Amino acid sequence: MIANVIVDVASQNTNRPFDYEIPEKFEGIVQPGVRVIVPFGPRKILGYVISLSETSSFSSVKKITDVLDVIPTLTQELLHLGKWLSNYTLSYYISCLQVMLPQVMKAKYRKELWKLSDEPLDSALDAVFDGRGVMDFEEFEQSGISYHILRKHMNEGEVDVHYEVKSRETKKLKAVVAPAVSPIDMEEKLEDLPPQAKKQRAIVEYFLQQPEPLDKKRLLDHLQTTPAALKPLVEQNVLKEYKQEVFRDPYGGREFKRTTPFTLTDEQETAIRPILSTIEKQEHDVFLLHGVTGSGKTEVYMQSIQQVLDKGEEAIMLVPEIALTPQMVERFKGRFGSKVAVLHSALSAGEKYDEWRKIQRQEVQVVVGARSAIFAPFTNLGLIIIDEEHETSYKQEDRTRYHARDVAVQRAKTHHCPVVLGSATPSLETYARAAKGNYQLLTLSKRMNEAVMPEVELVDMREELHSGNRSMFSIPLKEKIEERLARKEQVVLFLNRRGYSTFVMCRDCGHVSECPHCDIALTYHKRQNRLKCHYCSHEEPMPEKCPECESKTIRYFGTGTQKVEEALQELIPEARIIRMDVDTTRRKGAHERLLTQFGEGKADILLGTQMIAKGLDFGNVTLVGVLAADAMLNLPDFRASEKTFQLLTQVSGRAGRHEKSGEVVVQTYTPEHYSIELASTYDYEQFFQEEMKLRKAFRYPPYYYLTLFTISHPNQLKAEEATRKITMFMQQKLSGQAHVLGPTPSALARINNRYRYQCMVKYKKEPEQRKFVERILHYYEDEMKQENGLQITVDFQPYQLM
DNA sequence: TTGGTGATGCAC
DNA sequence: TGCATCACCAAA
Repeated sequence: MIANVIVDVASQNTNRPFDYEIPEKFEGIVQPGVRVIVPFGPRKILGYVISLSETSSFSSVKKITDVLDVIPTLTQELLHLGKWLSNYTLSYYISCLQVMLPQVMKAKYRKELWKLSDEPLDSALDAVFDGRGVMDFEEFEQSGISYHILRKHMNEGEVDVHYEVKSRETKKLKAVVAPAVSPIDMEEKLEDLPPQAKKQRAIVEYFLQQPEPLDKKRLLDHLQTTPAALKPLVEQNVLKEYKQEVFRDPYGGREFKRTTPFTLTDEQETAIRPILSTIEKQEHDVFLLHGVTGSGKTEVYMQSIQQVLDKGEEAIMLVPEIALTPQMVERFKGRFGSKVAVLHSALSAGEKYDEWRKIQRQEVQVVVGARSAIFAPFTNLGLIIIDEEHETSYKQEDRTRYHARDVAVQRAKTHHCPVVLGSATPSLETYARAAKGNYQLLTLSKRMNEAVMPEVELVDMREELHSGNRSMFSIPLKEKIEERLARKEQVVLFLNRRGYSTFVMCRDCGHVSECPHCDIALTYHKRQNRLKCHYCSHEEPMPEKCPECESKTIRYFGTGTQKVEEALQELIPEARIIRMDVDTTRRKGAHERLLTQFGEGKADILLGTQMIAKGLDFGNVTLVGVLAADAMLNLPDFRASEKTFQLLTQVSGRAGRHEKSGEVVVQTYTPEHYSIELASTYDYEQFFQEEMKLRKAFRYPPYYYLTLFTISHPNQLKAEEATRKITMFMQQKLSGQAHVLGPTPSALARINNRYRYQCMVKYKKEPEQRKFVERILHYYEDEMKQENGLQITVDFQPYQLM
């Protein structure tokens, strides 16, 4: 039998299966999806068996060296999905297979030098061996001994270079103690024990009562003793001690309050019915659950999942990374108990691996996780849910540039099951599809418990400035914060850190310099003191005064959380503030700890970035402040308005979720901007209409699809030249309907001393496009291999345009 | 991607 | 001529 193997070498020439003979001892074990170690050239590497065949067209096949799995790591479905993913993202098959698995399952390679004879070698070499038989090859390289000497010894058969493939997987073990002899022998032993050996007696007595193996630590704790008492018993073979694998449980030792399904409101009932019937009929369909914040989307998800579980099938629920708050986990663990696995980036590599294996062993039926959880190795998927569907974290922005939504639909098609996309502020793409009838639209327009959306007050910061307030806190916001402090209520203050010092605005009239061709804020380039558009090649000098009102207060913008915290403390000295940003939450568990503190009322104000915009549910929060609503609005991104609207809506949803009603203060320099104005009245529909007009006029999604080439090279001219060629090639090959823009310097014009240029394709339908892109990549293959050569990345449907 | 191979160039 | 470095190519 022959195994067709995808090897762990990401390159153009190896992006196809290699044939290996299956040695007799591995017959029946080697099957599609199993990881194997195979000889490849002079070394040994990891590979994935994708299929078996009777014969090979290749004349001299080598044998599989070793097999790493008993159960296949990848299911047949995931192998196919990987193939699809590699076509869809134009990346190597091996990269796609790796992206579906936990990090620890990637191989670790070691190159070693082995000494084979006892004879003395070259004295310098012997000195490095220092009496050992094996050393890391790196040690040899660092010793500076010439390869000549090595070669000579190798020819003599005295040393050899050895390649090791190691799995990074580590299994956590715990010590277990169990009786090694029969109860009768134990009783005998008990009598033999000297009377002063009280602790030993206690241990033996314990096992006489209950002979089951027991965790060593628990045994010692239970009997209030130490390993010293256990040791003689093990040595005399009365008891035995051995290691047993335990699954790391990130939520171990925690009690989750069981919850039962709520009675659905009429609206929820109407929304869930089509989902349930699709699950029942085993059909594929995509639903958009459009529900205002606090409308009980989660309950609809959970009851849909329940239906899937009742049928004996499994469900995946994706949530954005930052929304995977303990509160969310609690709700799922509370409802589904041990049927749930949780996968997100805050888990350690080992924890992720163990959660993943729970899925693989079919020990759980529900996965709640971030983007990559979409690859959960379930075999009977009955439902996929993507919560906060509009979140950009569902798009992977490196190597295998996939969108979890697309993968979800792909998997759901194979499993004949529905996909539910949920959001209070759906992405325009999704809402447009729902409006066209491609997706089924389900709406929840009312908050639960008859709560109303909090009142939003827009504060015009230009007026604040005119009245002499130069601080970042408006008078109304300051007053309202003080009011809450007096009432012992809590405040959430939100600051966008994105958009730091990049856009230019007039502090007097709010005028923002925009590109005349793109309706996008210009980016300020400090070095040349010029404004540039990041989509087309437009640029202009940084204005001395506002072109609109001639004021001289025009300048670039940006503020960090730390500065805000200091200013706030100065403004309201008695306030107890918790700051949450990348700096304060870097440490493991810090995120959760800070939130718990806030929840327990140990602080009055929670100040933070994006990460506090989602999922928080604290009843005592009655005021939410947005410090700079414009910050995001002026990013060089055609989705800037959409993101602003989404963010303001999400943040507003944090206030007044329970009995106490909430209030929101939004500070802005452009209160008249449609995305800010419409967010303040929670008018999604109107916002959608407005934004769609612009998208249409400027040929952006959902009217057009985008393909973004980013080309970089240490030499600016080279980068630009290659981009120009690519642009021209695409222009030539694509139909007249496509718009090919470029070459344009990237918004991040230089990273790591590489100059970056872009080419953007806007198109409606170009079925041949991938072929042309492949030709480009093939054409530049050689130049891309060089270390300091060209680098070309292609992103189909990019989210990150920088 | 890695490592062996043959070509090339430099110092003696 | 000997040795180091480099570009190239194959990997089952």
